[in-house]
Amino acid sequence: MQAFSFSPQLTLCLKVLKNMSRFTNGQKVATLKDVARAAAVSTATVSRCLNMPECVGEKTRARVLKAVEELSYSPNFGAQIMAARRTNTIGAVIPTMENSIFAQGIQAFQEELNRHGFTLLVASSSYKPDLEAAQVKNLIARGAEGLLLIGLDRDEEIYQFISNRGLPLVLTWAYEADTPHHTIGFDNQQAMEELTEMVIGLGHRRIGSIITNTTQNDRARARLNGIKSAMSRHHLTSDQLIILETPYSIANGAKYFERLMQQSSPPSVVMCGNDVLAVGALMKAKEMGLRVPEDVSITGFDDIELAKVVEPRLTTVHVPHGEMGKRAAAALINHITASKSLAGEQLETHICRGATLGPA
Amino acid sequence: MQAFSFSPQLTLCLKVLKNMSRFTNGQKVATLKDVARAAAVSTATVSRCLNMPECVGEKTRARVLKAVEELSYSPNFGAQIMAARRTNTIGAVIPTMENSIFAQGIQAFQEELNRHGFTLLVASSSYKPDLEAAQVKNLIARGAEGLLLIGLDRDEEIYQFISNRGLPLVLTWAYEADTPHHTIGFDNQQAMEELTEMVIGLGHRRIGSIITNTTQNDRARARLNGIKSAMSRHHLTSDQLIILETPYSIANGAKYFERLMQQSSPPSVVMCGNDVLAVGALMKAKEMGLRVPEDVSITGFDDIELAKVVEPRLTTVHVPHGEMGKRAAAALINHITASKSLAGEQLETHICRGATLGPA
DNA sequence: GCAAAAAATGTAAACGCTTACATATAGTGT
DNA sequence: ACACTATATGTAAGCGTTTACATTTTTTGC
Repeated sequence: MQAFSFSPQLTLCLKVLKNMSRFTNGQKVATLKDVARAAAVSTATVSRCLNMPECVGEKTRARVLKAVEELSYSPNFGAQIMAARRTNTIGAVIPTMENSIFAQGIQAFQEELNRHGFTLLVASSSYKPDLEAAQVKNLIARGAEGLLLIGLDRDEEIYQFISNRGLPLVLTWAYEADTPHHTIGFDNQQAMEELTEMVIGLGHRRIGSIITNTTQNDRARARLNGIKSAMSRHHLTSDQLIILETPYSIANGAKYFERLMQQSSPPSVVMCGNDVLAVGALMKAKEMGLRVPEDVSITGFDDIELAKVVEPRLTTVHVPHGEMGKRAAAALINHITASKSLAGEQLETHICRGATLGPA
Repeated sequence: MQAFSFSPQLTLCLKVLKNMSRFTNGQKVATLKDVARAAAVSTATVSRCLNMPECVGEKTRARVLKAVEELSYSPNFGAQIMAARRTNTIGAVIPTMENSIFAQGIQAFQEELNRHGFTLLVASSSYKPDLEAAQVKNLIARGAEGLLLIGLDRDEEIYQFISNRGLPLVLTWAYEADTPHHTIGFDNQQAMEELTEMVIGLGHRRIGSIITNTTQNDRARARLNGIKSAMSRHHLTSDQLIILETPYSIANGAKYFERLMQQSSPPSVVMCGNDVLAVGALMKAKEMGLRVPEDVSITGFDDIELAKVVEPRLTTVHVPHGEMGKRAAAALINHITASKSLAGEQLETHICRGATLGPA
């Protein structure tokens, strides 16, 4: 990347100097040994005092704790990992923190984890597979003893990596019965199928769909399949379904909704792969002067906060975010602390009928 | 907590057994040494191969990389921290992940950090001071080389702890000139003052305010002070301002809005401490059959996604989330890699006029 | 082809903690 | 007061990396 380059050896040297300077700020951080010296005990006692206080004498404990306080001591996590080989840490990689699709579930996951003394490390992949892989390795390197990932679609290589390391893995936001992995979630396809049944039942025949790219996203694919299978059950042909793929965002929802409605014969209902897109669509509908649901119906998926505050309230599929996070946490904890083997768990969704869906 | 307890020694023993079993799953993880053996080189070469590839021969490198791949090797972060004493990790503690107030800023922070090869570790404190302190220590123990915290209000003890460890600290979501800390953000008070000026200019004289508890939240306090100072400038007395304090949530916004409107002489405008509360208030207003802004005006703060999708669009204070995150990241990186000293930076806000604010 | 310089690799000493084991000290029943 | 047990503390050996320094191999200029 650089226009000219030094010899490797010189580069090395420069690197060293740089690091030196970074640590030549004179700061020296207190270690166990320092605390031990200050409290006039051995390092073992200090360690015990911190990790199993009931095993150390009362007076000694007081002395040690005082030294800890005074020296602003905080254990070096790296050293702890190495010596104790346990971290009480769980890692999770979610596609995005930006919109709140995953926030609620992750919050519940974290709370349950904390209740059992585990810490959650969260990383986000921006929906990029290679970034996800990197983040997984990062979390593992940081001592994660278990992992939570979203959905099923990813390189076999990552699965292999995780299994090679012997780490428990839970997949969520999806449920699939016949997979070697442990999925704790709901059936995306079936949920969308039910919603589509309702839509068709209301007389809609021409359906537009705005959804995330389905090639690398099993949830989106399942949801789309749900639409398709309900349609074919009602003998609706594929030319009655117009599919537009785009990344999740309100802006994209708006953009593609407009595109959908500018068609020569626009759909009577727009089924979005998720609430964020649906809200975008709804905003644009208002902007275009279309009445919802009189002129066009709109549906979402996920039932996030956003869906509840728009007017009219969105018709969407309610997902048990909190329960899902909690169950995932419990499964991981049980595996780690009680060697219980992991198992998939299917949770139920239900349609949340808002006023954005009306008869055709 | 347990009904009966074992002797310390026995407890110890049980603990050990438990840990054993946890690691007696037979899994052995490949180490540097294993890779070195497999590639028939020394551990030093493997390490160099991974960290400074240009310093090692091409053929050797290929051989090592192959072994790394085959063994699913991933460096042990703990050992790395210890040996290299650098982690390229920055820690951030935010009050909550639940609603999206901080999401956008943190996302930008993370992206800027990643562009420079740093990793972000995020933890959330649920607005609880002691949890924040614990999370700070946790992040430091995990090797954070710099920290981002929200706002200024916290125990001196934490500041002392961080400074004792010699870590750079940036405070954000607020800007204050005369503080020993480095704040990169905006002037909450001034922003709210401007908004209040506008409100008063529209003829409002009776103001209701729903805001987070101000005793432990400097941003909320500053915002409230903004309202007060604008009011006193216009000779409005304190009995014209009704303040209700509550944690942030849509539900609470709704609840306290109702309470406010049930007063004998309800305010003509409700100024909320943040968009989440404001959206809750707006929903409740509709539910109560009140027209906004004809019957009552509502304002928010932050200009998050939620504010943009409700109808009518919220009048709020736009905050430069992305810019703030980016600047904070840049400041920290400059300090760490180039020893540039930290400095506060003030960013500008502006009022985003939506249709929820009208004349009294 | 040769000495000298450059590049590639190896050796081994930290890094800060936990914990098995050894030892010292206090508590018990006789 | 005694042997014995239970409790409290100390000693020292790792844990898996990085990196200064030493050594070997390759390249270079003549």
